[in-house]
Amino acid sequence: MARRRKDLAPEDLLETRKKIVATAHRLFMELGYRAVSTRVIAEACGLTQPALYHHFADKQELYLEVIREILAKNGQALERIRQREEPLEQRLRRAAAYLLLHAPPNMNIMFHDMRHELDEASRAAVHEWFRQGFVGPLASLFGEGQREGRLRGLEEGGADPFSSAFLLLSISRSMLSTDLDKDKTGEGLDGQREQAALERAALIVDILLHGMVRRTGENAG
Amino acid sequence: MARRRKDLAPEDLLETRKKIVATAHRLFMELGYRAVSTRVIAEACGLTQPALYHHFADKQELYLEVIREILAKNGQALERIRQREEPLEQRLRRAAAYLLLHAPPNMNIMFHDMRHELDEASRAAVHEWFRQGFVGPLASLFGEGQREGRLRGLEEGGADPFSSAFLLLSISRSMLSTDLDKDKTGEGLDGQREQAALERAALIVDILLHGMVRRTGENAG
DNA sequence: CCTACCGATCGGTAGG
DNA sequence: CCTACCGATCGGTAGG
Repeated sequence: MARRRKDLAPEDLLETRKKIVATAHRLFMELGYRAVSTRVIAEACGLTQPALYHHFADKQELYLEVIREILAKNGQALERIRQREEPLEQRLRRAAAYLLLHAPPNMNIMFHDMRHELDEASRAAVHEWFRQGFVGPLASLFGEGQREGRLRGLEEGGADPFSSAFLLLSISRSMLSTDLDKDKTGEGLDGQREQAALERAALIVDILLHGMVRRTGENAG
Repeated sequence: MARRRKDLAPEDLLETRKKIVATAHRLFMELGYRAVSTRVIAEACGLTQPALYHHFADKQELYLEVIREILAKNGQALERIRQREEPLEQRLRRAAAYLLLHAPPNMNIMFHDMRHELDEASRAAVHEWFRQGFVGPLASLFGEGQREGRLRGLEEGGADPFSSAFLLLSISRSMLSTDLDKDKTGEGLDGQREQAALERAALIVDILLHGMVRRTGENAG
């Protein structure tokens, strides 16, 4: 016979928690911390607002869980790309394509919320997740390129690996446009989105590595 | 004898309005639209909250005035840089330095607020101010470079002038760091800030034009 | 997991 | 330009 609501199994509790996190993820990333009320989150999950406080101590803790999940997932994917046995430029293209498709489209909102809505301890934690988990793999790629002499080092007018990683991140975000938008979630369009992202990524990496200046003579390509 | 409060001169009205706009400018750009209450703005001006509604119909209209002023001022400065009789690269460096020092440090917050807090008509207006007034002069610089054959055109793997302008904008914002922060407003430090911005701008434009790849042979710098 | 409720704060209005 | 006030909404708690 069906379980009464009172004695929920632990799996159901976990299911509810996952649903809350997924819903909060979607809303926080689209609208920002302040613009998303706990009531809206709860109702989108089929719950009343006080029920959220059974799973999370407060709104900030739910937000932190969302951020942690995003940064961990992105960081792991970028680390897998870094470890591929492919030329540096190809891995950079894959990383850029991944960022176009899967990174939070409005990462600056995330930073803004971190700065103004989190207490000092949480802010420090997120900063560490971001720097190590997320930017780390990208910075390693650029560091590798510099050590192998492919990329300009600091003494040759280049940027340090972390700044380079930020640069790739910013450029990718600035090159996001509607044709890569997640909302166009038609089944067969996923392949098209990925194809478009790969082409965009190739352009981004080409400009980042070789610049906008027109090449004359042997360097043209 | 002193004027009674009841019959304020038009100049005083204008002064108060200017003060409101300047205060709102500072707060909106730092904290975003929603996070700044009309009460906080009013009290920072030495007024009560309902007094704001004598100068602006509602909060959104005040926000629009702030945005309009920022984009117009930035756009005019960039247009003056574009018209200078200097090599393209030098003008790009000046533009990047200007963006580092004077552009809204959190332009993505501005975009986010536009998207989610303004009605359709206002959003369209701001979009036009941004595209024509602000990005226009930058795009013209890149268009000039492409016409003169200095920069890669679309058919050579380059980006169109507007995308190029966005790129310069994003890179400049991603290269903002604390040593260029406006809050360090010590008198004699203004020169240092400008010097630091010019150096940063040179690095930005160098990477944007020539890329991160290490040059071997005659192209080395 | 719910109902019922708290104090605080929001943007905006009435009326002078 | 002020005092006084409105309805709506916020994050969070009490108690079951």
